[in-house]
Amino acid sequence: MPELPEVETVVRRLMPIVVGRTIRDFESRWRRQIAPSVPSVRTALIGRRIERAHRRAKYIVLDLDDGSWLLIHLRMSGRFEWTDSAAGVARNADAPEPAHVRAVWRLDDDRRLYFCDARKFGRIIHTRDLESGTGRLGIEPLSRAFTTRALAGILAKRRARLKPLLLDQSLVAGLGNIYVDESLFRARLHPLMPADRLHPAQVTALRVAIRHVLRAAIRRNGTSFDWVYPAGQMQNHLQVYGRAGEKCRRCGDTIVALRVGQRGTHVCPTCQAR
DNA sequence: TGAATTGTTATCGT
DNA sequence: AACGATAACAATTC
Repeated sequence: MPELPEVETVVRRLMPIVVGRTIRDFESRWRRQIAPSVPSVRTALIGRRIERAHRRAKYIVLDLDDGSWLLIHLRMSGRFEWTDSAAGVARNADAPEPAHVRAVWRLDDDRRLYFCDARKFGRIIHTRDLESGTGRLGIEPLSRAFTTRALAGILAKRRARLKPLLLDQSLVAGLGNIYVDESLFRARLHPLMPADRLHPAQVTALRVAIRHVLRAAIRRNGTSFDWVYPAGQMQNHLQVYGRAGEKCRRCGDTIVALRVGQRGTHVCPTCQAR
């Protein structure tokens, strides 16, 4: 389930494939995933050169040469596949398409880029205003702006519990269920703790934990649980997520699963006292 | 068969 | 009015 580290990994892999390429054609096979509409996006994309590929929160952002943007959100099960370029196309011409293809770009090197998405929750958005395309997004947790003071400002005077607050993309952008649980464990904070009850030292600990966890996950190319997102290694280094019933690696107590705001949540009851 | 999974949006209450 | 909690929603896999 792609969160910030997985999206970052996807962008890095996508970069050499798309940057500098001109889009020759675009086809949608599930119109509800395309905004504002399939015809307008097709018209907007054809002939455009992709100048840069980067990430904002969990969005993949492609800068186009007319100053507009193509945003892709993978949601639960979105992923990219592509054919070999030029010479390779002939070799692969008869190869079957990947499963669940929802959109196809044809690039000027004859490569085909497939957006695959079993659950059809992903989004492909063309916009001339980045802010309105992404919706309101908060601070990037790996940016220099994400200081202890900035995090303290977000947490202050909020009685919301830490877990739903950290999942709110308009506050801190890019965290999802796995890395919120991992960050809270590392900071030794309970997910149900009200945000405004943190001591300054705990705010610092949370900031450091979030950055450490995200960097470690990017270094390992993200977390792979199933067919949705292959090739990451972080699943072998998670401390609490998905480890209910197993022993805490720090204290030996048993990891517990609970439900916070309709989300599966994992804690060590000893390391993360309420 | 039902539970689980995502982020966004709507709604209700304080 | 802003905030917080909750539910609904999109669709599929196991």
